[in-house]
Amino acid sequence: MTGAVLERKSGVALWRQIADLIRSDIATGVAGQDGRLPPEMELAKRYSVNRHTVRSAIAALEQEGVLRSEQGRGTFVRRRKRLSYPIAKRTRFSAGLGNQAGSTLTRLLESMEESASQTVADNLGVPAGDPVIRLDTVSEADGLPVSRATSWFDASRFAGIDEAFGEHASITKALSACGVTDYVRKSTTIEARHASADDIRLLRLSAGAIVLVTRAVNTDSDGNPIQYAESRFAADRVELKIESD
Amino acid sequence: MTGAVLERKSGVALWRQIADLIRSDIATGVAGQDGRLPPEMELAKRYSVNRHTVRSAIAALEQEGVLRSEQGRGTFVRRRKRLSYPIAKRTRFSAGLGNQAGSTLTRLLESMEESASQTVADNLGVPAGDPVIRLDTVSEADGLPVSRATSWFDASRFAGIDEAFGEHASITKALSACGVTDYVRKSTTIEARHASADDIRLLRLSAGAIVLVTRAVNTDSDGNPIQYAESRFAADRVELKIESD
DNA sequence: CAAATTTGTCTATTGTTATAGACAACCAAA
DNA sequence: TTTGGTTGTCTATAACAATAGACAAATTTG
Repeated sequence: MTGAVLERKSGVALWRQIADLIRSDIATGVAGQDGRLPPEMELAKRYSVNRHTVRSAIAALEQEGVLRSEQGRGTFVRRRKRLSYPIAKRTRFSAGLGNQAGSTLTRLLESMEESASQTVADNLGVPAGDPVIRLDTVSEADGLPVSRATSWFDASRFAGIDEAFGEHASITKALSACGVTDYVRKSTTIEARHASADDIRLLRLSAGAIVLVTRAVNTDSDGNPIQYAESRFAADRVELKIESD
Repeated sequence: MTGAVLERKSGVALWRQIADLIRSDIATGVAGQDGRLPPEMELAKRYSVNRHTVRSAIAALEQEGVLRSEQGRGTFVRRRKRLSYPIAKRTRFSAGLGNQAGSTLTRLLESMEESASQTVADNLGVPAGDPVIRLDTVSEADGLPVSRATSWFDASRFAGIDEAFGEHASITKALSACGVTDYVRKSTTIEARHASADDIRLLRLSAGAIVLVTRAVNTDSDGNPIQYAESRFAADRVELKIESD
């Protein structure tokens, strides 16, 4: 809102920096409260750039589906607030976002059996090289991708979980079909990085976007690890909320 | 590691994308395990770009202190792994990083009394406009900035906490001097965004870097809010780790 | 309807980014 | 000391990013 200072010759084009600022201001409610963006000339003045540079930023956000421009009328906001994804002992995708989004959906991209890498083995508590089942999924809220995840399960205990997921389209239900009626989250690490080419494709992001990466271990009620998952959230569309108990 | 696909005309210069990839690969241990980077020609081949483009990326990382090039010998890694910052009920900066870093330090940038914004008021449980004390701090580990934070306290209850912080250089000790012997974290939200100009300056980042933004409320043992804090972590240097209990 | 406001399109110029090739400077090892 | 591998510097050219100005096209307001 203030005379935000943009970085020149930083390797990040001004139009992209401005697009990121506007997207963020919309997500936090700083801008677009009335449903419309200020005129291009005003934005150009605010950021001390040429009107054409602002137009490039708006064009990018229009491509993303955040804005919509109409000749003679103005530029309008199409999507507003960020979703808040809760991380707690009992974290489940649809339940957590249920009250914020109209519809939620988790799609299976791929499932396969592979041998456990060192990281996966450590987190699942099995020897490295043991067979594990990997599920690649994408979760959407209101038709827009919110996160993608890769989950690993011990193949000896969870044989057939891929098919169970195919039937129920839900990790919770698939686990239930495998005899796990309850599970809790043991630990989560969070980092942030620029989206990879895969992230951009699968989450329908723009280049230069940011993803929040979480790595989590879920355990059954006896404390045995049952699932290790690496998730990537579109940082524009979601924030993570940790509730202590 | 693989033939990572770079995005052209994305508003993010190729040299910056490559710098981000290399930095990330070093942080995760994918690259530079032997302490040195592959030759420039090899990297140029891997990313399918000109050698000069790779050189720009390396120059940026050299400026950041991540790499060091020596003519005739090669390019070497100066900093390796990311710190892991724990978020739990009892989160304290120096205690959490103590075992990972040699020295930790929190410096006071500014302190002032102001009237509570709506957000601050909501989180501290005081009426909007009430006087609050704001502390702006930067925390360092081994001489490198890790995070910056803005904290707010109810001025009526914590008068003089700015001076107490000046004496002890620790939030925990300053609170203790104000009669709060224990406090717990009630909630934390996490988001990720590109670093602002201020972030870049105070955390000594490069343009286009990512920050993890956390907003947390700490309460005393009776459950009364005592501190609301907005922190920004350099995503290259730290990950957040949430332990369920 | 006329005027004011706003987005859309076009031309032109300058600075930054990326590519290409050549060679110098330096280091380590044969 | 010679050779091969590596980083450092220079020149030149093409593609992209940013600035500047002008005017068209569409909408709203008076």
